[in-house]
Amino acid sequence: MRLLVLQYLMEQNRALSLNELEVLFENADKSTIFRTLKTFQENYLVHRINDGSGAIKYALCDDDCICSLEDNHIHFLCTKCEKTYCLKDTPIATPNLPNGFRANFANYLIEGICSTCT
Amino acid sequence: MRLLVLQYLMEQNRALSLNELEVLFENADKSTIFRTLKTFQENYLVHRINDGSGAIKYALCDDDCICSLEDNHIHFLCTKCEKTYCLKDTPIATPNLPNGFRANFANYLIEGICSTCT
DNA sequence: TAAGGAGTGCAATGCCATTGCAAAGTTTAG
DNA sequence: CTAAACTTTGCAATGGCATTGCACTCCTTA
Repeated sequence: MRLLVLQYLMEQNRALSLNELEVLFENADKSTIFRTLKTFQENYLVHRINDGSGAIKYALCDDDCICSLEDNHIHFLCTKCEKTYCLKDTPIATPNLPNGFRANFANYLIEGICSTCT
Repeated sequence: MRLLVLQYLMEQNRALSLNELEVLFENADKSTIFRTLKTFQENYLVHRINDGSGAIKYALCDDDCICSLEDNHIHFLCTKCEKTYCLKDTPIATPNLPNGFRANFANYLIEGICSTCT
């Protein structure tokens, strides 16, 4: 199962929800896939993205992703097809924070219409 | 109820969850507060913030907030006290998107430790 | 070949958002 | 003043998604 999920994630360039994977691997149970993704997270293979769609999305980490501020790319949620893209070529600078605020993690999410849904 | 909630929101400079308001106004029902906030949203008084904490947060809109890209300030979630701040003095530019991608809404969330929890 | 560990499925739980329905309160027209 | 119409509220139920306990199966290894 882990191999199948990992392979599928590698073939995609976007973030997938647990439910999408459930539908895809219909012979496997929800909880199996959940635990698969959990294992991946614990081993820094995937990171979670909360795109506000109600379902958490999972995407493969980059080689240099440490799942923190360093992994500072934008996620784009298409409100039409509900797909979430990792816009790794569109970096965004970490802004200066007010006094006393310390950042550990950042998540820049943009909602709109993706190129295939236009 | 609407007046009470609105007044309380105006006194805060941060985003509150439904649950926080429930606890605060314990004589009012969950659903009443929920519908109050829903009404506020429909009339562009508050906007919703998904800070990944599991609970949606609600914050008063600025006068010029049209609850879209224009309302492009950063939200800061303190992972210690779980409070969400609107960093209106820390604007962030909307980046250029790849070809064919059109943005309607943006949400920049930073997690870390706030100034009072440091 | 038996024992231990890993992976899986099922069912249950929990949390939060949301809604149907009826009761209570408020406004308005006569 | 009063009844009808509308609004607001509370309670209980529903639904979606994440998560977990438990038992069963499968695989590895001594």
